[in-house]
Amino acid sequence: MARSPEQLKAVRDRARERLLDAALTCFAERGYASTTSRDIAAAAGVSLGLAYRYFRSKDEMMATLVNDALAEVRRDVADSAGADRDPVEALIKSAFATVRANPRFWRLFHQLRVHPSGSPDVDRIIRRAAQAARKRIDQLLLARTGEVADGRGAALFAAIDGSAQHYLLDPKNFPIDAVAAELAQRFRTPRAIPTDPPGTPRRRK
Amino acid sequence: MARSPEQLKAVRDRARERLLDAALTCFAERGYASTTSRDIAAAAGVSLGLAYRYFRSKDEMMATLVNDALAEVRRDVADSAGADRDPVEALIKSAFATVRANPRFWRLFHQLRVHPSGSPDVDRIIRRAAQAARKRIDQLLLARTGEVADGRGAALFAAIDGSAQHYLLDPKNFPIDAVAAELAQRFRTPRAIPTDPPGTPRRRK
DNA sequence: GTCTATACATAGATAGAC
DNA sequence: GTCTATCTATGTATAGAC
Repeated sequence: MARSPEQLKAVRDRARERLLDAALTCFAERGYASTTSRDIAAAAGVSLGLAYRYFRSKDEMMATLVNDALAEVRRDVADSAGADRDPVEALIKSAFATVRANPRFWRLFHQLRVHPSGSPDVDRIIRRAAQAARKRIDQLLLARTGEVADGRGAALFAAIDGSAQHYLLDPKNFPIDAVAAELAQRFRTPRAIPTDPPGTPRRRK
Repeated sequence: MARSPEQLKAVRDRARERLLDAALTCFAERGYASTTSRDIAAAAGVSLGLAYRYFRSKDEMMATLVNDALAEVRRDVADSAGADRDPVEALIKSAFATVRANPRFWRLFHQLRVHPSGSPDVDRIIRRAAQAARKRIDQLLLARTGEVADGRGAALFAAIDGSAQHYLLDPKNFPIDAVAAELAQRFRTPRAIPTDPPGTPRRRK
């Protein structure tokens, strides 16, 4: 029975999607360099030759996959904007929600930050995304306080990023909700924290 | 002119040391899998054949190198123990000092946590070291407060680790001292932080 | 569209001369 | 101790049959 053009496209896309999905799994688990194109093809359940009909190189698989995943993340972030809770808390919650929703991608993202892939395309995208996140945090803090303490944005970003990474390393055992609460509380308001706990003897600067 | 046994040993060790040093640089920069044994030999200024006279495999280079570096870190940690400042602040300072003193190793360490090398020897060492760090933080908090809030140790560890990683990614631009101060202040004393800033309307749990 | 077979390069590791 | 030359396996990518 002859297939309509739409059906043909659907079949093709299914193989393509499976390849991208398999690539994401392999890259996230073993790393880009340690993943062979045969690994990916096998994980997707297709032949090596077919993989190279859809993508010209391993590198192109990665670039495609990163682009797609990042576009999805941006959609999610846009959707969750405008929450009327405490903005720092909202930021932390939404960051952790994204990580929870797509652990494989974030493992890969993290890997790419530490070891640039060599593809200028991919590497630029990653750098930009990290910069954008950092900038968003600074703006949020600035809007809240009117002034920016030097290390505050950097510390908050690092704390969120570090927590996300520890979660990804061992999702079962990392108390992500409790950590979110801790961070939200400790970073909530600038300058509202007593420098010393009650009872601590004062020391000169 | 004939060399004494001591002199011969010194020459041998020099080549060996250079190889380990070159391996650390390459692994930290490009990652274990992307580094070839030829890269390492070239960086050390010796032939490939000689590299394999000192180490049986690329894997053994890594294991040796990680063991040596970690032993040094442990010595440093032991030396800096017993500081009489605020213990959380002392912890943060000593962690950042270690990272500053040996950025290449910590890059490698971080890489190995995310992507185990496959060598059971190396991987066990890395896991243990991370667990030990986490445990040390929990004990420190416990001694200070008598009770452990669920996410506190995890959050502090993640914040320190995340900051170290951000510093390693871009040492010139990361304000590590300001971040240390921020973290020390925010994590200093449990339960001394007002839940809401002044003027924030109360909300129900 | 999908497969098998294969070309070609590079990597890890060894042999053997000096 | 140090090098060059080489073996062997594996990895990326392509050719061509079905």
